Amino acid sequence: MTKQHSHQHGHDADHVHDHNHNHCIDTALATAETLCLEQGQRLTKVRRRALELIWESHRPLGAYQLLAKLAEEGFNSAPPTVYRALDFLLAAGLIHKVESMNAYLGCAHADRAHKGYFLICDECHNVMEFDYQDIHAALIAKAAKQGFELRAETIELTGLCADCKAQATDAHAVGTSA
Amino acid sequence: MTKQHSHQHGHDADHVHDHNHNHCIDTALATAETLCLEQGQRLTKVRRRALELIWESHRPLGAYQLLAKLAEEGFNSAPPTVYRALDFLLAAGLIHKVESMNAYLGCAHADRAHKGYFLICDECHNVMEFDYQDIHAALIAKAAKQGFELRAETIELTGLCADCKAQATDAHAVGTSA
DNA sequence: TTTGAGTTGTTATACCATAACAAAATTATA
DNA sequence: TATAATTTTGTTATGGTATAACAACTCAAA
Ligand SMILES: [Zn+2]
Ligand SMILES: [Zn+2]
Ligand SMILES: [Zn+2]
Ligand SMILES: [Zn+2]
Repeated sequence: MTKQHSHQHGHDADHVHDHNHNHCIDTALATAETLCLEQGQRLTKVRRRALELIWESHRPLGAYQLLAKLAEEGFNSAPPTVYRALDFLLAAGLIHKVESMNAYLGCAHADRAHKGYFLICDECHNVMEFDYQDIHAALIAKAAKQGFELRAETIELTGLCADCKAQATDAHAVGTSA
Repeated sequence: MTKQHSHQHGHDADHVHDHNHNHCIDTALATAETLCLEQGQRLTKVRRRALELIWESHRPLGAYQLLAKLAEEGFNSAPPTVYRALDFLLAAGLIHKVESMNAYLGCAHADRAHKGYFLICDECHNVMEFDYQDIHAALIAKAAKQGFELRAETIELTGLCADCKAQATDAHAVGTSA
């Protein structure tokens, strides 16, 4: 299990970070540049900035949220701009799409091929990416047994994260109304 | 593994059924009525007809496709009509939503609580629902280890189904161009 | 028969995503 | 360097998915 961002555990958007998130962003961007260079891909201004903005968000970011941020900075504000950037970043494995949220998330492990498996909190909407080789292998085997050739996996688990569960318990114990 | 419809293996929409699909529909509707009765839920005309139409489709059905069919039959043609019916059917466990397709599928096992796991063919777009208790247990355990309380699972696997794979192989062997 | 809960009708709007073609920038080639 | 080919971006338009808000109706219980 890998927490996507180690700071992604707050319960409200204004939660104070307990580490320098700039480090995460810098690392992700450096990886992105290396990968694009290796693969002869061009990490253009808008693609690079889109990736940064996705990383700067503490939650999966919707396409139009991202588009608005890009527009604020002088980039073209029409939808194809953002979808092209997202398509590029997805194809490069630099971000994942969370299907059940229609939102996009930076991947901290873009340098190694993998499927994105996610734990999504219903309460705080934080998302953790996790890695589970056992499940991946089991799914491939299961599919193969049906003659099905697996190409992609959408594994999105929702529920209550540890922090939100603790908070709910606390509130109950104290007898908080509502 | 349970094929959602045993006839869902054709490669084109006009594939001739090899069984009487009306039986599937009748069974599903009977189950739906029993469940609603037991739970004090009202399977109204529009809800019932929506469920039938979803079952009559050989593929997961989009909300607006369903809406059009309902409208043809004299039901109100505004979006809330269909989304209300879908919400009801989802909550009752009578259908599943395939997140990666934004489409809805009848569930043949509504009478026993379960998660909908799907195998989706990229080529023919048929969907098979499957049940995998091992994976379900593993996911719960994995989440619990993180203090995460699992509530819902979106497991959607895409790739090439056995039929489409065979067809592709045949075409190749025969030396078909393209 | 009144009351209240649940359901449906209706209008409007927000959000998500792509098609199609023109213009510009970049890279490769002559 | 000039030219051509390729990729990327700009622009306009459209299509697809989903919900908000409030009024009207239905049905069953009190
Ligand atoms: Zn990842
Ligand atoms: Zn949470
Ligand atoms: Zn099911
Ligand atoms: Zn197929």
